[in-house]
Amino acid sequence: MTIKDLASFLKVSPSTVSRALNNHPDISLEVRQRVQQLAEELQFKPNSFAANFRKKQSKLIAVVLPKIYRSFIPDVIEGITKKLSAHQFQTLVLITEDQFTSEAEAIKQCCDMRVDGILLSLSNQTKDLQHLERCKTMGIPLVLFDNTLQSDFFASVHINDQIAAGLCADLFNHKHVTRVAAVFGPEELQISQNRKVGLFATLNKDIDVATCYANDAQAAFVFADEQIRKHQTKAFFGISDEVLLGIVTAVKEHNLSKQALVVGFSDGLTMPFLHRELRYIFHDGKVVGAQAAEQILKHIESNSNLIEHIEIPVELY
Amino acid sequence: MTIKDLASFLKVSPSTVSRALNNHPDISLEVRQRVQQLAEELQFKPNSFAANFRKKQSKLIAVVLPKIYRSFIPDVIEGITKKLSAHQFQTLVLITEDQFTSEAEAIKQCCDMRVDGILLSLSNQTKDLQHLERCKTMGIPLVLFDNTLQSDFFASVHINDQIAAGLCADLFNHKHVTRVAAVFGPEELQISQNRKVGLFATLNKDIDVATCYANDAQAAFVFADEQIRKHQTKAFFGISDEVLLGIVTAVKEHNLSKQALVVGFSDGLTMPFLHRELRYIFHDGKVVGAQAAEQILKHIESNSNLIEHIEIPVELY
DNA sequence: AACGATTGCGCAAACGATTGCAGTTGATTT
DNA sequence: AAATCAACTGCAATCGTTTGCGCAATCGTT
Repeated sequence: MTIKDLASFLKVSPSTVSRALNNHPDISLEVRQRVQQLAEELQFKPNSFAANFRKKQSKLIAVVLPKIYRSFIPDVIEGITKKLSAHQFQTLVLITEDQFTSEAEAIKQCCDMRVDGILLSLSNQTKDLQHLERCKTMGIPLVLFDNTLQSDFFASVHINDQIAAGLCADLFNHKHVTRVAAVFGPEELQISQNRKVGLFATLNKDIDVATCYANDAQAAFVFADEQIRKHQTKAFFGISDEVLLGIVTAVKEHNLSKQALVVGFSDGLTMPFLHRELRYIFHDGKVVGAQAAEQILKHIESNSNLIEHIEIPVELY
Repeated sequence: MTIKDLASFLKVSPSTVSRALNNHPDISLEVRQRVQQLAEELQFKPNSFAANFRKKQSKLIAVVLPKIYRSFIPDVIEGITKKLSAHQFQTLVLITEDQFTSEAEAIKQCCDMRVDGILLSLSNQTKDLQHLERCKTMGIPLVLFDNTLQSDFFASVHINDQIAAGLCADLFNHKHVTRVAAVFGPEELQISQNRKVGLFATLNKDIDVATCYANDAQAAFVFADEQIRKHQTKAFFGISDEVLLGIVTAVKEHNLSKQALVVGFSDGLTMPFLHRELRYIFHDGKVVGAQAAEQILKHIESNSNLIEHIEIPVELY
C-alpha cells in the first residue's frame, strides 16, 4: 500500500496525495478530505523511510551515555523522551560502559546512520573532544549533558557543580563541624573534580577533610565506617545516591542518624526516604534531560548555531 | 559524497562500488580493495537510509515500557542494547507511563515507522492484546517481556513468577512463621497477580497473611510499620525493590533487623546491601533483556515464526 | 579449435515519497 | 472578447542504494 496505490484509487496523481496528506494549501479542501479519509480507511501510513530519505532527515536523536545508573539517569531518559516525542522525534539509546573506544564508536555509528542530533554524557575515560569532529563536519548537532567538558563548539547542559558543592560546604561551615568525610565518584570523572573543587573552595580552612573516591555503596561504606571508628566523624559528603547509600548505612550502623550530618547530591527519591535527615542538592534528571533535548531541538528546528551553556539552578533540600 | 561519486572517481559503475563495499564475491579482490581503500580515505559511509529503504528494513528495534523504574529496568535496557548492538541493531526507547493509550499510540508509531521488531512490557492498564493487531498484519515481530499476558501469537520472556513466589513461601513455611505481611505492586499488574497466586498456593494454610498493594516505598513503609505495631509481625514479603525499601526501613526502625525475615524480589543491588539478611529472588534484568532481544533477533534473522514462551530460571539468595 | 562454464562488471529499474515547475481550468478584469 | 490571474493538479526528476539480468572476457575441457 503506497501513495501510488492511493492515487490510482482516487484517480489523482501521487503528488496530489502526498500534498493532501501533508495538508498542503495548494490542494483543495475537498480533495484533501477525500484523500485523508481513504487513507484512514485503508490504514495507510506513508513509509517514513522513503520520506525521511528524500527529506534528508531521520527524526532520530541518539542519547549516548556511560551507563544506566539507578539514580538520575532514568529521569534523564524520561525527560528526554518526553520532550522529543512531543516533537515527533524518536530516541535512540547507546551505552558506552564508560569506555572511550565505545563512545567514539557510538558517535561514529550515529553519524553514519545520520541521526538528526546527539545527546552525549561523556565517559570518564574521555579527556578531550577530538572524536566529535565528525559531528561538526557532518553538521550533526550535539549537546553535552551531565558529565561534560568545556567546549566552544558544542552546547552543554548541567548543573553548576562547583556552586552546588559550595552550598554543601556552606552547610558544613554553618554547622561548625570540625571534620568531614567526603566521598567522590571516580577520580577521572569531570563531575567529581568540579564538585571537589567547589567543596574545598567554600569549606572553612580549619575543617579537616578526609577524601575518598568510590563508585559504589560498598566502597563508600567501608570508608565512612573507618572514618567513624578512627575519628568519630559526624559530617559526611557524598557525591551521588550510590555513595550516599554506603555512607548512610555506616551512619545508621553506628546509631548516628540523629547526630550525623550527611550532605550530598541526590535524585531525591531513595536516599531522602532512607535517611530523613539527609540534606541534599536535588539533582533533577528530568530537567537536565528536558533542557538537553530542548537545546538539540533548537539547533535542528530553527537551524540556530548558537552554542549555549546551560546551567540548571539547584537548591539544597 | 555518494556511491556514484566514488564510482566516477574509480571509473567503475555504482553497482560495482556497492557490491565491493558489501564484499560481494562477484567483484574481484583487486577492485574490492581499491574501492574499500578509497572509501576509507574519503571517509565515505553509505547512506543507511537509502540502503534500508531499498532493503525494506530499518535495523531498529523498539523497546516499549511503562516506566524506567530504578531497579530491574536499567539492567533490562542494558541487556537489550548490548545484545542488539552486537547484531547491528539500534534500540529505540518509548515510555508509556503506564497509560494504555500511550502504549497503543507507541505501538502504532513503531509500526508506522517500520521498526524491525518490538519488545514490549505491558502497562498495568493493559487488559488484552487487541492493540497489537497491527503488528501481526504488518508482520512486525513482537516479544513481550516482564509484565506480559499469555498469547498464542507473541513470544514472551519472563521469570515464572508463581514458582518464584512459591520459593519465597517455602522459606516462610520452613521457618515456621505464623504471620506474614505481604506487599504487592499495583493490583492490576499481571506480575502482582502471579506472584500473589504463587505465594498463597504454597504458603501453609495456617499462616496468617496481611496483604497490601503499594507501588512505592512510602506506602509499603506505612503498611509494614502498622503490621509490626499491631501484630508484632516479623515476616515480610515484598514484590519489588521499591516496596522492599519501605519494608526494610520499617523493620530497622523497630530494631528487628536480626529477628525479622524479609523476603522478596530484587535486582540484587541496593536492597541486599541495605539489609544483609534479605532473602530474595534475584530478578536479573540483564538476562531478561538479553533473552527478549535474542527472541526478536531469531524472528528477524531466521524468519522463524516459532512462538516461544521463555521462563528465566530463578534462584533464591 | 570449439564449446560450455565461470568470472567480473555494467545497465537500468526499482524502492516510495517529495517538490519545482508547468499546465489546466474557471473566474475576473480590462 | 481577449487577457490576466488565481487556484488546483499533474509531470517527471530526484534522493542514494541495491539487485536481477545481460554481456564480455577468460578459463578449462575434450
